[in-house]
Amino acid sequence: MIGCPKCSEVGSIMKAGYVRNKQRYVCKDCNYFFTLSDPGQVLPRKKSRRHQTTIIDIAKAIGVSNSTVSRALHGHADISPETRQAVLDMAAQLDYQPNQLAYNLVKSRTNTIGMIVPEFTNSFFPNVIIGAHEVLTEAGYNLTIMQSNESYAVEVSNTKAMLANRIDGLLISLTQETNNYDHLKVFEKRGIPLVLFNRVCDHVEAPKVVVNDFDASFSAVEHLILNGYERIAHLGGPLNLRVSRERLRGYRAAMEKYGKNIEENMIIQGMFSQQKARIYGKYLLDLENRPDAIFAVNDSAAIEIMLMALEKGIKIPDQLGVVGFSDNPESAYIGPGLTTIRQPTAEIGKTTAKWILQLVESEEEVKLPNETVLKTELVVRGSSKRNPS
Amino acid sequence: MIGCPKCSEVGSIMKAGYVRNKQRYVCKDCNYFFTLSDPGQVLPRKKSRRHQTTIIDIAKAIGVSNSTVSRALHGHADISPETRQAVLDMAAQLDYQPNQLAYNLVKSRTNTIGMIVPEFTNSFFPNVIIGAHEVLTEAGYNLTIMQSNESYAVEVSNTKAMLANRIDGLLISLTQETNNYDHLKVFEKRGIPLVLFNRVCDHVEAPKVVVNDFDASFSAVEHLILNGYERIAHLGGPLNLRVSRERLRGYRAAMEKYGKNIEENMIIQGMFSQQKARIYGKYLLDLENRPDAIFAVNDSAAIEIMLMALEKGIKIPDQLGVVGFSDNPESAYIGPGLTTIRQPTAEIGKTTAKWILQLVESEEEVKLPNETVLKTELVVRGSSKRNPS
DNA sequence: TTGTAAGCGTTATCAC
DNA sequence: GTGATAACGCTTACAA
Repeated sequence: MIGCPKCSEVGSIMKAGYVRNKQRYVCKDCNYFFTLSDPGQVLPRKKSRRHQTTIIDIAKAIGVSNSTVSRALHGHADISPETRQAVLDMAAQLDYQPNQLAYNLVKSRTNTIGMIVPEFTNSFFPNVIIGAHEVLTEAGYNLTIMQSNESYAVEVSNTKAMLANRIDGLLISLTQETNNYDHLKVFEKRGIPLVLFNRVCDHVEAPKVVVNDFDASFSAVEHLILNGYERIAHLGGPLNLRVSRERLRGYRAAMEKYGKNIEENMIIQGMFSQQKARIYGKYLLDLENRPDAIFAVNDSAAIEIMLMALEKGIKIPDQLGVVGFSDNPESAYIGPGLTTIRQPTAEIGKTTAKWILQLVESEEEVKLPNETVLKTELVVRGSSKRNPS
Repeated sequence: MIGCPKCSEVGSIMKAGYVRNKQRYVCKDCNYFFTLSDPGQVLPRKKSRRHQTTIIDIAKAIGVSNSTVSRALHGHADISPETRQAVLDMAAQLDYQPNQLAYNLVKSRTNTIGMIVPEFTNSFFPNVIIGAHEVLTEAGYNLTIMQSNESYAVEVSNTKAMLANRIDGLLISLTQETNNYDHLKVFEKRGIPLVLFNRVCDHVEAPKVVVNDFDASFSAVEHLILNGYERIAHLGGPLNLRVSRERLRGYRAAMEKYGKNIEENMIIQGMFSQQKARIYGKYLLDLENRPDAIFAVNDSAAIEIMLMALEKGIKIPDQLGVVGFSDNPESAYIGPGLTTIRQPTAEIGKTTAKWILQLVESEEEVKLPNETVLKTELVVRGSSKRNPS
């Protein structure tokens, strides 16, 4: 055991090359370089306070090798009960905490699933996270969450960080800006499983978890029609997202089925944001011949419209029917209640998590990409109920 | 260059001990062990598809050492522009992605801040996360979030996982069950900075970020009194949490200041949960001589009470005043609107993040534990407004 | 300016 | 049942 000639520290002495064929050492504690011209010249003093106890410390303390310690710690077979107990005791005594970093490095896996969501402000993604978290935790995985903030650039940098941190799998819902998918292809190339949910795209070979946007949208518009609304506007999302396209498609299908005239100037597709919702809403409500109902792509937009209608003295549901999408917490309580589509958020999270686990844990055999479509539910409230039915 | 005698693979050959004083190898691709009795016997075939490119691959490819590559990649000084460019080009060509795990291991830091929250269902914690996330991302840190689910056991296991993963600092809001703080003391002992927020405790030496619960509570109750309510009940949280104690204290202080009689049977302290809120709410509303106002510890509880009052035909605010705490999204819209205390959620997140950054980045010098008290705001809505004022 | 080699804390293989 | 030792991928002090 070597001690530092300057500070007498032991335990922070490291080899540092050779000087005239002699081993040279450095004390990491006081940064002093020396050779051992006179071995055993100094006495050990105390442990560095910065040092975290490692399996080697345990090994030294009870006089076994680090491999023995490792085995004991992991409950491997072929180890004598006494040795194991000694190791365990010493580990507790030295307050040993395994270093997951080293473990991950040698195992080339991290037991961590990454998740990238575009935003956090609505209740949708937090609820998805709750579901995913539950399943992953149960299976012994960690969940690392990043937020792309609806920015493509941030999303790309998030995926880079995930890659660098060697997550075992990625769950992602794309931003409304995302049109290029190279950053996702990297995952395919590296064999890192990927599951898309909610905001999916068609250009990536990976399981996708979505809801039946088309049907949901269809039933929402049908519901409006059955309540006597004729001139229904659609306030949609950006068309590069499949959710937006599907919801638009459902709208058109319902209108066509019931022989309603679709006025193209009453269909607006745009980015998700409160500001945009207000601008588009104002446009629709200020139209000379304004619609008698609006189906919005999400509740936030629908709520903006309801508030605006209130300001303008337009009566809901008599003069204007409104339907949203997602069932935010406030939707049940606003005005006469907002009719909306409830998404099974927790189940979306659980399903994506189950998918990723299956992919991560399947040995080499990558399953064929698949798509899970979960069911939504039309929640009828006052904002659209003109028929006493 | 050695190839596997069985599958001809090169690049996945690793040394594997000795056999009769001869170096033994293993092919990681086909798991075949062999020695080199006849060197150069097999020809290289192709790279393993599993292999991730490392700095060594780059080094080999352009004929320099790995240290040179490392330096080039990190833009160190003292490297010739040509070499650097060659390294950068080759890195791009080989699609090199740095291994953060290895980096972290050698640097003993992860650039990751951990955050443990008790729940996710209310908007409070998601909003705090948004704030913290923003500041940390800005500063180049990752944020790993875990959810303790209001369970002490889960919280302890979460802190263990955080420790194992060697986060650089921890942000934590305690569960309502937490009464023992040994799992936090470990962080102190290891010199890992810690910041408590919202659900803090007094037994840990660490910066705390809270709101002025006492004042907020005082002003809420005062507001009720000024609106002519006399017999005000308090539906509080578990008393081991300081938030609960402070809100109770504020309630008492306001009642005393205005000479109101405090009826102890109208003060209930209990766990946060929808079920409990219903049970306690029912108890209060069914009292023979029921209170004419209720100040609840959070909006979820207040909303349960409002719904129950509606069922029972108790008029709000005429027969019952209600005030909550936190300003959930739905609170603005429920019934006549719920009067509540708005907390600066994003700022709470930002402040905790700034604290932890300061602690993490301060060299050795640990600042004295401090407490930041952020201001709340009384949001008056219909549920408590009996005075026309 | 570049190369050499030790070290970060583990796991796992093989020898004994 | 236990001990050596290579390996995981990287940084860095020192030598060249």
